[in-house]
Amino acid sequence: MTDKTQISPRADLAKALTSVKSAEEMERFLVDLCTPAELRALAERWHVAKMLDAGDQSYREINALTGVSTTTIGRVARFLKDEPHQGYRTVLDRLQGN
Amino acid sequence: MTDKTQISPRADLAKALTSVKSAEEMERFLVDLCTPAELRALAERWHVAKMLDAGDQSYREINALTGVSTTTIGRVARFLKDEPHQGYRTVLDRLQGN
DNA sequence: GTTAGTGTATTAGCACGCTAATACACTATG
DNA sequence: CATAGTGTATTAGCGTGCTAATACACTAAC
Repeated sequence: MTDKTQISPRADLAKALTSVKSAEEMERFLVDLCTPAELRALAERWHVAKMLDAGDQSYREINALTGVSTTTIGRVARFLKDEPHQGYRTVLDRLQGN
Repeated sequence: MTDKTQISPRADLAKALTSVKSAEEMERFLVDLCTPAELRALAERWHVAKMLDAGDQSYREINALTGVSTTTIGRVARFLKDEPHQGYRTVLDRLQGN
């Protein structure tokens, strides 16, 4: 019996990311893992998720403030509200002290 | 004086990711934050970083085993070895108990 | 010497995710 | 009623990152 169980590449990445102990270290890991454009896109999506969650602004207002298109805003909204994983939701709740 | 200091979108994302407490939750967050293709690409890069770090295989062998092109392998190698942030390095060291 | 293997660079072409612009159906407002 | 605003959908076009294929310079092995 091997003691190394096979996990998916995705789960393995999640494990690595979870091992990171500080925001500074996380940023350094992200800078190595992602291209500049990718990292910018991911950061923007997170920013949009937070704005949507705050609920103060319409898609067009968020677009005007951030430059992110309503298409992208709509996609983030869908994952925030409708998709089953609720990954955004969990993190938002924790960061807001819910 | 406002008590909300402005941080970069990138650092803010890093903070959110660092708040995640389990690999399962991290995977759920990633599934929401990234498109399927993006998540696959990131996971592959991490996998390649680990293989490069193990040092047992050449770029062409890694390519043959993973399907990742030598161009991408080269880029991961550069960030692992030469780029200043050393984000990959830090996480690899921690996961290997170094 | 030749050959094989290596890391690295380049190219063409594809898939992908973005944006701006536009449009639609619906709701709210006056 | 008309208008404004909303979320949502669609399109065209662009930038981006990938792959496969090819090539180069170098090293190692024989």
